[in-house]
Amino acid sequence: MDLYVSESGVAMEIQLAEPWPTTVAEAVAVQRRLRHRVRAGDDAGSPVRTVAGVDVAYAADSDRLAAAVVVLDHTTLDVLETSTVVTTAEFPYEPGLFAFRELPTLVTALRGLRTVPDLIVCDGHGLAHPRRFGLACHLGILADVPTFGVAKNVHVGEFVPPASQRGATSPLTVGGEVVGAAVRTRSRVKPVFVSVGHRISLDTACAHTLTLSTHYRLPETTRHADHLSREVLAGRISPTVAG
DNA sequence: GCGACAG
DNA sequence: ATCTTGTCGC
Repeated sequence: MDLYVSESGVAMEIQLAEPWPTTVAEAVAVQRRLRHRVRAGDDAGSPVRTVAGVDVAYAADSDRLAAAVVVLDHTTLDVLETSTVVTTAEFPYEPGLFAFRELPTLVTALRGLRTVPDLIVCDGHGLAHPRRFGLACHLGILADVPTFGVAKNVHVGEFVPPASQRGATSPLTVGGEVVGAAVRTRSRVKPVFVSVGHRISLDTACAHTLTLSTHYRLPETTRHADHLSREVLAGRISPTVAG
């Protein structure tokens, strides 16, 4: 496969907002300003050959955090490339604003990639967010790459539990508006919550979620990234990018 | 005022 | 998110 690789070795030039918000008010303002750039809906004819999973692990007793990006072959689920980095948290965790805590580190790790993934699966929500601009939307806009979110818990919205069989889904709604879907990736196991990030439809995002969740509740992309970020944070694996 | 609140 | 032991099950 002919993956795009620039001469410098840096595949993506992602720019963080300047300056990066430091207060809740500033962060909310940024979300309100960028939310209008989100495009829900599938890109025209672009096959997905590579899928990236991203995740961040936190130290319990310090403000260190490690981000990991794992690129998989969408068909075989083989790991094609990884990028990791360890940094320090600057923004506190606030429900609805955690993108501001994780994105700086996540973007640093993404810049370390030699290839541009066709799709990025995020750990958290996209449109299923108070201002319809969760981490998956934010990252999709900054990287201009199709993204969607797979969260383990609901943040906003209501849903009726989907049928107990794997593959069953039900809408996640806020005041009648569909913002995502509860997806049963394993029979009789708590569903995950899928929502659009950028340049993808909810149906396609749900289909990818099931394709990527072969043996466990969470997609393999998320599992790989979660494991790698913990190993790097623990110092058992060296980060590939300088913090 | 009270409870909820992605990771 | 992270702190934590054993335990039930394939």
